[in-house]
Parts: sequence; C-alpha cells; structure tokens
Amino acid sequence: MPSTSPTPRPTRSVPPKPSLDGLEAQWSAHWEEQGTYRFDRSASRAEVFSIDTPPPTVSGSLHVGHVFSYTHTDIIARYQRMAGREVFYPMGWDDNGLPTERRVENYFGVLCEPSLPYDPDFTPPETATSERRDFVPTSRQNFIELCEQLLVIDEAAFETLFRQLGLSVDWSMTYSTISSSSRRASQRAFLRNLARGEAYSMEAPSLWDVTFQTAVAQAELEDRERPGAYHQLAFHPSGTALGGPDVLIDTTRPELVVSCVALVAHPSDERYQSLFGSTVTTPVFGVEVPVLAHELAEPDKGTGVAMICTFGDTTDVTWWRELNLPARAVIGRDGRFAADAPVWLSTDSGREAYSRIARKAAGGAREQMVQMLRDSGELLGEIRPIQHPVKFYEKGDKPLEIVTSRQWYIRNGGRSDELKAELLSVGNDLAWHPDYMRHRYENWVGGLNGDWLVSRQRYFGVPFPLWYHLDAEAQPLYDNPITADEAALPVDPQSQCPPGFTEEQRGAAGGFIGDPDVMDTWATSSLTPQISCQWEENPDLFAATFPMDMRPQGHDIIRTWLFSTVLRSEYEHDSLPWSNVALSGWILDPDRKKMSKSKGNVVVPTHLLEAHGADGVRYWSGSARPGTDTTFDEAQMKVGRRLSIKLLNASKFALSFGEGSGTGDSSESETQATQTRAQTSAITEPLDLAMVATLAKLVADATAAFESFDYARALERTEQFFWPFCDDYLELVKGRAYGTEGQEPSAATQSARASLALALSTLHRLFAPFLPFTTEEVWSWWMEGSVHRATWPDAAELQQIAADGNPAALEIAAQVLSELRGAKSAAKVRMGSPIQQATVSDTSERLALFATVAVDVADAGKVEELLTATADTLLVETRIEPPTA
RNA sequence: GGGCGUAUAGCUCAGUUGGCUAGAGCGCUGCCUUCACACGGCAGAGGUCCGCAGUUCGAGUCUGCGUACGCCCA
Repeated sequence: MPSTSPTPRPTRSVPPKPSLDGLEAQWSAHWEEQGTYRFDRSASRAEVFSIDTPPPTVSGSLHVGHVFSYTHTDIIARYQRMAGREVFYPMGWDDNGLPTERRVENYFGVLCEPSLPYDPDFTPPETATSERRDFVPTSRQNFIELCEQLLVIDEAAFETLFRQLGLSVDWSMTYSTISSSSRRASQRAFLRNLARGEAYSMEAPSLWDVTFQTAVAQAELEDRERPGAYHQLAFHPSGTALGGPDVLIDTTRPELVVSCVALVAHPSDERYQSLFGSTVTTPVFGVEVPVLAHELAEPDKGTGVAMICTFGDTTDVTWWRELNLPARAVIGRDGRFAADAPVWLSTDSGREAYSRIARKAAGGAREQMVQMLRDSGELLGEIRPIQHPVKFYEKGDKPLEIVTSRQWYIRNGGRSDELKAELLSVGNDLAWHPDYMRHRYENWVGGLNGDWLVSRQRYFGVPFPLWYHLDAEAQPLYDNPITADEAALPVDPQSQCPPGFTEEQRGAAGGFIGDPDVMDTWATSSLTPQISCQWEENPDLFAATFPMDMRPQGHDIIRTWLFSTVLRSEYEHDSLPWSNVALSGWILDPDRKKMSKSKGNVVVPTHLLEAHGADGVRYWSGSARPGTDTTFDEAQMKVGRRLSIKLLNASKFALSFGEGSGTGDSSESETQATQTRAQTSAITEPLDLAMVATLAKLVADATAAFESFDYARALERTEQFFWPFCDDYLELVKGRAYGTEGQEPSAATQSARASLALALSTLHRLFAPFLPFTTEEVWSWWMEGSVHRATWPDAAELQQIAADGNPAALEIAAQVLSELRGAKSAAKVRMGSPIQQATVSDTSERLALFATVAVDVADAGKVEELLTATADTLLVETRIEPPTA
C-alpha cells in the first residue's frame, strides 16, 4: 500500500461530541482489516525501510519498559512510512533458551531430567511449589512441550499489549526464535562458522552456574557486591627452604586449599623475592606447590601473596594458563566437591581431611575447612569480613564456579587482536543514535578476553547440528564432528541420526552420539536480521530488506545482542547487519532507580493504557529523548491525553467553518491537484500567510529531527506550534472564518478557511506518528484513506504557499492579544466581554507589521476602538468599562 | 582504576554552530462556565542555569579543574 497525498472527502462528518473512548479498538480493527501496515513485497531495496525489531523475551512479564522502547521504534516506523518508504516492520518473540525454561520450571513446578523417558500422559502438578528442590522431574520432550504450551499464552499477552499500543507492525511477518525456520537459520549459520573455522570446541575451564548447571558467557556476567571474609592461612616452606618462616596468604575461599596449585606474588614485590622458585606445602593437605611471580598479583591486597586454585576465579584461569600449572579441579557441575579424594593427595591425613568436605557445596565445605584449619593452627588471627565483587550469571542467584568442560566457541576477537581491530572498525561505520553510545561498543570489544562460549547445557533451545563418532570403547571423538546437511536442517541430534548411520548405532562402540547441548539464546538472536529477512529461504525478500536500515534496542544489550549481530553478519555477509542503531534508555521509578523486577518497582502497562489511552502513554514515551533514561511519569501521560482531546476539539472547531475554497464546487472532474491549488491560492491574508510560514518552518524542523531519529524533538516542536495555534491563531481567525451569515464567503473568509484546512491537514500528519489513534479519528472526519498512509508534509511546498508571509506578524498579533486578555483577567471580566478602547504602542516597524493583522486582533479581543502610538517597546493600554448589571 | 552520560523553576524537561531580558508542561495562586474544548480557558507568582577558574565585546551554551548522581568496562 503506497502512501498518498491527502485527499478530502466529498463531505465532512464531524461528531458533535468527539471522544477518545473506544478509538483503540475501533482503529486497530480497521487497520488490520485494511492491511494498513502490510509490507509490500514487491518494493525494491531503495524503497524499503527495514527494522530489526527486538524480539522481546516473552517469558518475562509485561513491563512499562516494553511500551516505552517499542513506541520509539513505532514512531520512527510511522514517520518513514509517511515519508514514502515501504516499511518492513515485523515482530518477533525471543522464546528459546534459559529464560523460558526458568519460567516454565517456576510456573509448572517441574525440572527437566533428560534421563527420564517421554511420558505422553504427563500432567504438571496442580499447584507449583515455590521450592526448587520439590520440583517434579520430567523428560526432555515433556519439558519442551510445556515450554511450547506456555509460550502460546505469553506471546498472546504481548501481542495484545502491542496492538493496544498501536504498533504499526505487520503481524503477518511475526517470527519466533524457537520456530523451525529460526532453528534452521541458526544451525545453518553455525555450520558455516564451523566450516570457515570461526567456531571450534575445546575442553577448558569456563564459568559455570551451579543452579542451572550450564556454562555461561563473558557477556552474561555481572559483578555483585557480596559480603566475604579474609582468612589468613599459613603455608610451610619445603624443599630447599625447609624450616623457614611460614608464608601467609589471605583468601576469601579457604575451602579451595585442596585445589591449590601454586602461590603467587608480584614480580617486583620486595618482600617475596627470595621465595620465588621455592616450594611450600599447603595447610591441612600438605601438598607441595611452587611460589611464582606474576604481575596480576596485587601487592597491596592482603599479604601480597595469593594462592592459585583451579579454579576460584577468572584470575586463577589466567594464572593457570600463563604459568602452565596443572589443573586440580574438585568442584563438579552440581557445584559440589567431588566424592572421591583427589589423586594428588598423597597422605592418609590429607585424604581423611578431604572426606570431611567431599559432596559438600562451597558454603558447607568452607565451614568444615575453617574448622580443620583452626584445629591444625594454620588459620591465623581473626576472620576479617569484607565486601567484595563476586561474579554472577546475570540471571542466576548463586556465585559462579569455574568448571572444566568441553564447550563450543565462536571467535569474537577476544583472542585475536586482528579480528578485534576489524570489529572495532566495523562498529565505527554504524550510525549510532545517540552518537555517544558507540563508546559502549568500543569499550566492550576492546575489553574482550576470550572467545564467545555459545554452548549451554540446557534443553529448550537450538541444538548443535552435530554428532560425534564413538571409538571402540564407545568414547566420543570430538575432533571430527559429523555435521548435518544444510538441506536437512533443522535437526535434533538427540532424536535424529547423522547421515549414514542408524538409530541402533547411537551410543554403541564405533557408532555415534548426538551433541547434547543447545546454543546460547544470543547465538540465535544474533541472527534476527537473517531470520526476519528470511535469509536463504526467500531470496527476493532478503534482497529487498537486508542489510537492514535500523536496529532499535536498549543500551544495556550492546555487549550482547548488538555486538553478536554485528559479528555474525560480518562472518556471513561481510557487511554490517544494518546502517542505523537507535538506543532507548531505561525507565526509572520516581526515586530515579532503574525499574526492575527484583526491585519490585515494575509498573504493569495494561492499566496505564486503560487510564490514559494508548496515545497518552505513547506521548510520554515519545517525549523521551533517544537514549536518555526517563522517569516513569503518569503526569506526562495525562498531558498526552489532554493533547489528544485538544486535537479532537480543535479539529472539530476548525472543520466547522466549511470548505476552504468556499465555492462548494468540488466537482468530481476536478483533479485533486487543482483542488489543492485552488484552496491554497485562496490563502491571501497576512495573518494566514504568517501562520503558514511558521508552519513551513515547523515542518522543516520536524522532518530534519526525524531524519536523525530524534522523534522527541519533532514532537516537542509540533506541540510548540500547536498550543499557540489553538490559543492564538484559532481565536484570531475565528471571526473571519465564520463570515457573515447568508452571504457568499468573502476573500478574507476563504483565506481563513483554506488556512485552517491546510494547518489542520499538516498538524494531523505531524502528530500521526505519536498519536496514531487520535489522528486517524480526526483525519477520518474529512479525509480519504488512512492518515498513516498519507504523505509526510512538505516544508518547501508550504513555504511556497506562505510566499512572503512574515511569522513576526503572527507573533505580534499573539502578543497584543495576550496583553488584551491580561487586561481582562486583571479587570476580572469574562474573555468575551468588550474592550472599549485599546492603544498599542510599539516601534514604527512593528506597528507597520501590526497594521496588517490589526483587524483580526481587534476582532478576537472585542476591541471597539483600536489606536496605535509609537514607542520603544510594546505596550498595550486598555479602557474596560465594568459590565452594566 | 578506565570510559560515557547527566546536573537549568517545587517536579519532569526544552534551550542545535556563544547573542537570554533563561523557556514549556505539571504543580501552585487568582480569575473566567451559553456560542470547539471544565478530560476546559485566561492570567500570575516562581530560577546564584551544580561549584571554581579560563577564553570572549558577550557563556546556561566553549575549555580546564572539581563535586554529586547514573551507566558501561576492568
């Protein structure tokens, strides 16, 4: 559906008492029926404006934040559509991955237990317990079915909200990240990464969430301040240094002494020069470890010596790698210490000590360990409590452990300066809105220190399309995975055989096993441009929409979604995935705290839409400058509602005077162009020309603001014009517009009516992206078609109509009118009461300008005798006689 | 520790190459209800533009140094 220039209806139809009630339901049904926002697939790339919509995580709750940022995108989409672009604006749901699993677990009170067989009659508990340990185990397939079941409900709730909000998405193009085409795209992209050497698997220590029992990526980490305590432990010199004084270290994790592989101090630390190269034995366990030097050791932290454990934190991993230390890991995937005493404990007393911490989680093991250290006298002094940053999975509740496991990685520049430089350069080619957000990207890419870990030991996600050969002992051979054929995608290696094998060979010696993992959610959502543009599935659509024009998103996920999308696109297409990135800010509660579920200050948007109307809520969103954190403010929504009501009433009023041309001769043979020309050529009065000149400037400003994605500025300018337009211009022009009853409209009357029509048509379109329901309503009173498919106003055309109209004439008229009203207000009389005499004093230049509008001013102010006098500045003196009672 | 942003009326915010006698809305106060709008209109009060120093004929705006708050990264 192309956009069209405004075409008046043959007759106007203005309701006697306009109202906002019911507009949302009425017009959203109408738009759906008319296909107003349907994407035209025949459009060429040059005509298209394509938007990489953020697929919301449907397993989260509805949130004002959704309303806020999605409105920003919609406002831009609506502008682009009116500006003549064919807008590709799909919606997507991010429904694969851990957030959905977690919601399903809590919602139904179940846990996935992959060893269980599928139960076709499985029904979840009637009431879910809140205790995770009481959750009912269910098979992988049952679990996935529950995920799918809940998603239908969650997605419907989101769609309802977004429709109420008036998002102009083409709902026929909706995608979901767990759908078969998304899984296909995700697996295809992965296989190509693998073929090009951009993806690899490796056995390595990685960050591990013990609750969810999965590896997590660097991008999903967050530091949280947690209470901890320094324990001072004594290590005993051994070998050549035997008999020397104990080496003291401070640690917050005494339970890890058993996996200590070395002590470390800074190479320039004077205190420990003599110890470097010597060995010490660990407390309690008596294992001999070296004392080494490394610049990551912090001399002013504790005693300056740290114990290196495999693995307590990410620094341990660095030390382990760079100092070539052995791995002595004891914590398993469940976060507990291994049951059997490790082989490196050579003494009976060491093994006995270990048995006291075996099978314990970190906390319990620490308690035991502290007791043993106290008993042996190797814990010195008091335990000193501290606050320190601890690494958490952003969605997790327990500190991350580091566990060694085989994982898949995609190279992201974290281990290659060359790739890092390339990605930095690519990011620099993006147009960022606001521009300063580019620093977040640079910061993140610059700080990457490892490749992107994409495998997750979870169930509801996109599986790796891989199998592994089994050797004669049925052990997997990871080095040469069997890959799925692209044509067969999507595949589930758990239930499907690799090419050339049969199901009987699964798990058998010489046979195969399927890769058990799923990909990180971001590994799929990093492909939203490819998914929504239907990469490799619909070449015409892809060619018309990719690379996309705009990626809207929150600034908090630059490091994850934005970066990973750039990376995947660079690998697959050697290009940016889009040309513009528009960042939305946070919603802050009235105390300026970020709204989040954990703080319990989240506002659910449905009641807001009911209370203030979709346009009222949209107005609040649209007032927030791009990228700026914004206070949640219902007062602004009320203002938006007021603006909408004002627009209804002002439109009703302006349309009540009759047609602009006044002749009533709008015969059907007359083309729209000549009609328009006849109307606009009727605009001759100085006040009217001044208004049109001001309007032309407004359109130029608003258009420029929109072209740079600054919708808030466009709204602000439009409002700045609209309120004085109602307060002043409508009042000034009212008398002329009425004309004299029973007479043919004079030229002055026709000028007024044509000006009102022109201003109204322009204002309706300028407000349309922000107030889609209200503007569609008022547009329908007098125009054909949808305002949302009407062409955006043209500043040059308006300027041409305004000719030599001088905006200052309108300004001075408004100023004098305001003075006259002030006099009436001071005299405590009604605005409709007359002023017997008014004298306007000003400079002669301004008086000359005033003369061109004086009749309108006198009429609006009900001034019976209007005099002028020259002076240095504007002064209005009045004589108001008290009304005769 | 490094980077980025914000700081203007009681509140939420505009203020785009320096020209400001600093604006808007909300809130507050007063007045006005037949004739578009009481889900209203009109008018009014209200400010050391975070601080200090500098550049300039001129600084809310530019520069430097601080302070406070927020975010990103280590």
